[in-house]
Amino acid sequence: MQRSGHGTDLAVGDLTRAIEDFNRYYIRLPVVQKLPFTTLSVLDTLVQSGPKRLTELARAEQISQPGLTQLVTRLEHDGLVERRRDPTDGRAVLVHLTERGRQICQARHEDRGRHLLPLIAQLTPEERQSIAEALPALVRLAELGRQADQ
Amino acid sequence: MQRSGHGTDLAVGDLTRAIEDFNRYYIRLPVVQKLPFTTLSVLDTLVQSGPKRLTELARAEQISQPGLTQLVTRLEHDGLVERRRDPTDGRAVLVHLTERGRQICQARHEDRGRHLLPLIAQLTPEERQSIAEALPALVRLAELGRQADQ
DNA sequence: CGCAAATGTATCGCGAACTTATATAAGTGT
DNA sequence: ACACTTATATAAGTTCGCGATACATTTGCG
Repeated sequence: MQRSGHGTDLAVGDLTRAIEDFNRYYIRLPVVQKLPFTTLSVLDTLVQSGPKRLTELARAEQISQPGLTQLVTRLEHDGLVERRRDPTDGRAVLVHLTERGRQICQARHEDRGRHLLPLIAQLTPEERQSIAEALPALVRLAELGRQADQ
Repeated sequence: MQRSGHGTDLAVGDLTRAIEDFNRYYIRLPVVQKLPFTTLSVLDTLVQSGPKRLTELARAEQISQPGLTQLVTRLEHDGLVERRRDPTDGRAVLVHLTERGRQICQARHEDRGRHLLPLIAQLTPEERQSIAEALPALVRLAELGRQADQ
C-alpha cells in the first residue's frame, strides 16, 4: 500500500478500487434513455460547462473532431442541442443544449438517484455518516481531476 | 434534498452527483492500453469473478449473446482469454482469463492509481482523513450495487 | 428408452458510431 | 494580397454492436 511519500496518508489503491467499483456499477446501469455512451457524456459536459466549441468538446471527450461533428449532427437532428455561430469568431460553432437535452440529463440523474436510494438504505447509520462526511472532499477530488485534464 | 423516508439521512442527490463526477473523470481517462470499453469491462469482470459462461457475461455486460461471442472471439485471438468447455455441461463454454489478460487489467489499475496520486496529494489532511474513513462504506455500497443487478 | 422442449453458442447480414484523410471557410501575420 | 493557422465539414473505410437464425447438447416426461 502506497502510504507514504507525497503526504498522502490514504491508501491510493483502495480509493482507486472503490472508484472503479462504482464505475463498473454505474456504467452498466440500465437507464431510461438508451443513448450511446459518448452522446450522454457530451450532454453532461454541456450541462456542467455551458456552450462549447466543437473542437473543445472533441478534446474533452477524446474522440476525433470529425467524429464529434457527426455526433453533434445527430444530436441536433434529435433536438437535444443547437449549433450557434460564435459571435467572436466566424469560423467557430458553439454547441448549445436545448431544453429537451437538459431534461434528458436531469431525468438520467434522477434515475440514478432512484437506483442508489435503496442501496443506501441498506447501510448502517455509521456507514452513511462516514460517506456524508467524505462527500465534500470527494467532490473536490473529482474537481481536481477535471482540472488536471484541462 | 431527500433526507428522510427510508432511514437514509444522507443526501442522495449529492452522493449521486459525486459518483457521476468520478465516472466522468475516470471513463475518459487516457489509458495505456487502448481497447474498446466493453472489452475492458469484460476483462475486469473476469478478474473479479473468475471464469464465466458466455451467457452470464452477456447479461452482466448488458450486450447481446451474439455480440459477446464475437467479443470473446476477438479477445481469444488477441490471447487475453481462453475458451474452455464446461466439464459439467457440454453445451457451455467457460471464458478464462489468460496471464496476459490479467496483466492488462493490473496495468490499467496501476495506471489509474498513478493518475489519482497527485490529485490526492493536493487535498488537505482532513479531506484525506474523511475519505479514508468512508472507504469501507463506499466499497460496501458498490458491493450492494453489484448484487442488486444479480 | 425416445423425443420434444429448453438451454448454450455460433454464424450471417445489417446498421450505428467511430476512425483517417481531405476539403472548405474564416481569421492572422507579414 | 499571400501564405499559414484554426475551426468545421465531408467522404470512405473499419469496428463493434444488434436481431434473426441455425446448430448442438441437455433435460424432462410419457
